[in-house]
Amino acid sequence: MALMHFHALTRASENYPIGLMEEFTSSTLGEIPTLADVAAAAGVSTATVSRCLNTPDRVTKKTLNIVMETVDRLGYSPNYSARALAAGRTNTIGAIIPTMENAIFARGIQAFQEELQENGCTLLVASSSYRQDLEEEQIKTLTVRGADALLLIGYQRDPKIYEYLEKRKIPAVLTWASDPAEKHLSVGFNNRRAMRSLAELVLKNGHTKIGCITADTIANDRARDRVHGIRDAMEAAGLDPSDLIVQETQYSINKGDVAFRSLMSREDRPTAVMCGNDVLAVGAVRAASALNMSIPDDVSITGFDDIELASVANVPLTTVHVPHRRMGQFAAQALMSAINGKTPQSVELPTTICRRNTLGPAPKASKRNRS
Amino acid sequence: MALMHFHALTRASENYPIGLMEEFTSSTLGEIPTLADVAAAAGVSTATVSRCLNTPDRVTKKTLNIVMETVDRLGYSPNYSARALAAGRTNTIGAIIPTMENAIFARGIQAFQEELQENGCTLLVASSSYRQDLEEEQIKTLTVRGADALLLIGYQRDPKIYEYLEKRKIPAVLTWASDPAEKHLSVGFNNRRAMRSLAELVLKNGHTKIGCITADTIANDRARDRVHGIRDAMEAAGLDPSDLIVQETQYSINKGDVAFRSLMSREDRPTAVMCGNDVLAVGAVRAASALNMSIPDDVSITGFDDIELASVANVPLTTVHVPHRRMGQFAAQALMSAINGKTPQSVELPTTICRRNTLGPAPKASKRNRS
DNA sequence: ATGAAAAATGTAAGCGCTTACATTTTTACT
DNA sequence: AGTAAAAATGTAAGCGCTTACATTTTTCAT
Repeated sequence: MALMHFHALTRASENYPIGLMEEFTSSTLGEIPTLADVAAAAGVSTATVSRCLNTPDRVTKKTLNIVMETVDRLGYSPNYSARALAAGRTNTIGAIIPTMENAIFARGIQAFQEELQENGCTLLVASSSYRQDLEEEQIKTLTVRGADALLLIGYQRDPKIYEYLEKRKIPAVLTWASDPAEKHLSVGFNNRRAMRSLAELVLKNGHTKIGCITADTIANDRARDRVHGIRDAMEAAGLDPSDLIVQETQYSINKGDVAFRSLMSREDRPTAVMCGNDVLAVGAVRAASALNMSIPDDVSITGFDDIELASVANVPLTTVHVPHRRMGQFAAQALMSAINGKTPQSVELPTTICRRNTLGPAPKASKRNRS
Repeated sequence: MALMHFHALTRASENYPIGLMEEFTSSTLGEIPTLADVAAAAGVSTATVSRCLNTPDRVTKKTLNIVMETVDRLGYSPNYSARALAAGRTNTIGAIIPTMENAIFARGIQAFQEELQENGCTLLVASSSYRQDLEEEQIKTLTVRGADALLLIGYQRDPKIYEYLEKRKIPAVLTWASDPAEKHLSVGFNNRRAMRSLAELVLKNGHTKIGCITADTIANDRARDRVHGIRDAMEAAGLDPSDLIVQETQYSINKGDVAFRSLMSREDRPTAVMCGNDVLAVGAVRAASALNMSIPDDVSITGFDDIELASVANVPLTTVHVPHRRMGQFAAQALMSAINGKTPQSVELPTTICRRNTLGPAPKASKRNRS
């Protein structure tokens, strides 16, 4: 409950055009007009007005004009609660993300929202603070509030939840991960493979002592997969995967800083530190600077996500680029088609490696810079 | 439309206790139960069930127990659309903030949301990208969607909007600013006075050539007030307020960086740069480092807001601390009481100066570091 | 022209809930 | 015990909209 950011987002615009300022001015009369008022004023039935608003192609051009003109004149706008009650759908989609404290999910969710907007839907965002129990609570809240569909992060959750959603016929798309073995609808990327690629690059630079700063690998399947990816690469390169030095913490700049220092204070300090995401990596970079270590001469650092922070950091981050925007967009499309009774396919998006300035060859001498 | 982040937030929890996992499991039967189902199962009328849920004190303890037990057993949860339609209120509050791209509003809005939550309300957040036209559109969308009340940032907007809200009887609280001269309900702080205090401190450090990086002062009244505050201090100190070098830009780290460089490339480069907010200041600090200027020896920099970024920056920022959390909380309380028919009073919160490491005495010699 | 099919429109039954008002039960005095 | 007032409960009328179905109008091939 505690740290949760909250939020529900929405963006402006209506399905049918209404002059905005007119809307603010017109209809100086007392009450807020209803659909019935419009019908009366236009001399048609409520059914026709409703059709003009929702399925304009099922109505004569002439009727449409009259009705829309009346709508404008009266400054009518539909009551969403009534519409939702009668139609049995709210045109609201819920998204539950682990955190809003940093920008990890911002870009993807924004794209998701934009695409939803295109389809006349509103997004409601809730945050789970990386806690499964809170996520469950949020799922309940959102569905009870009438969400027509849900966006969730990752695969890992109580199977009961999937049953619950299925029973309520609420489609859900799982994002930020992709596992062909899982049958549930998902739009994401392969965390393990992505991190493996980056790790291979690190290895190719001659690093053999590798450290890793990651989020909790028990509850967070994306984090776990990324660590797996590093181990995969090590194994493939003939190294012992269990030599990977893993430091678990939470996603924040400060935590990354602390974890990095802890890694550097070890006897067998790694020459490359692969971070579970960019936020952690930025913290690591800051710590390195504070320790007077030069990047990448003394130590290499990598990130994951390629959020804005990555390029804006002291030293631009070498990281994995995730196509967040496309992911959000595709997720929205998948959900929309699911709502409309179709059966969308899962999609796995490719990631790329973004070479910037924090990865270099492993240092030759073990030049120490105890500060 | 373009850059808008989206978002609507919500946090879990119901007014009445329902075992969560039970909820996910129970009621394996076909349909989703309605209030009428509960009434039938409990052997009471729908009115009584409704009262158990909404006004438990108007019901016998015994009845309450029976009903709640039935609610639990059936896994009933109310249909919000129906409730909203029947009750004429949605328990949804809208907030329209200029941006979600950075953390400027995050803390305050989060506190706002938390307080709302306490009162059983859900928050819907929309963003206006600092554009008045988009803000108007959002206000319309949110009210049409049924928001019971609105949180808005600053005072400056078309008076028609206030009329529109008044007509619809939708209370609105203006935040992030405070002007006793304005009669509209507000919960905020005095931007002008706050910045003036900080400027006085800068002046006291011997700076006479002062630069300022700010957001657009035409559309953004908070930004304008802050610049005014600097001028006030200069004037009071016997300096010519028009000597203030003002650089207008948008709020982003990069923009702050660029603006700072521009300021430093002038003949009459300022010895102190006061930034309109912390984001800009962090950019300025980064630019200064890049230019090999030492802070605060070569140049002083100040921020505004005291967001997390401020203390996490390369050099911890001297800035104005704004009690964001209390502001959000008070704003929520004000709105809740307005919804309940009361007439809450505006409140102005005090700000404090947060002395950290970016403000120092004006340099003696004009030591130049052209890079 | 004529009639069957297609298109447009109208009628009216809810969607699931709240709440004013009516009725019944309980409480608290005398 | 008896009664008026208070408390609890029930009855039923909507809230504003969508939509199945019925009806009317238009279209179009013959």
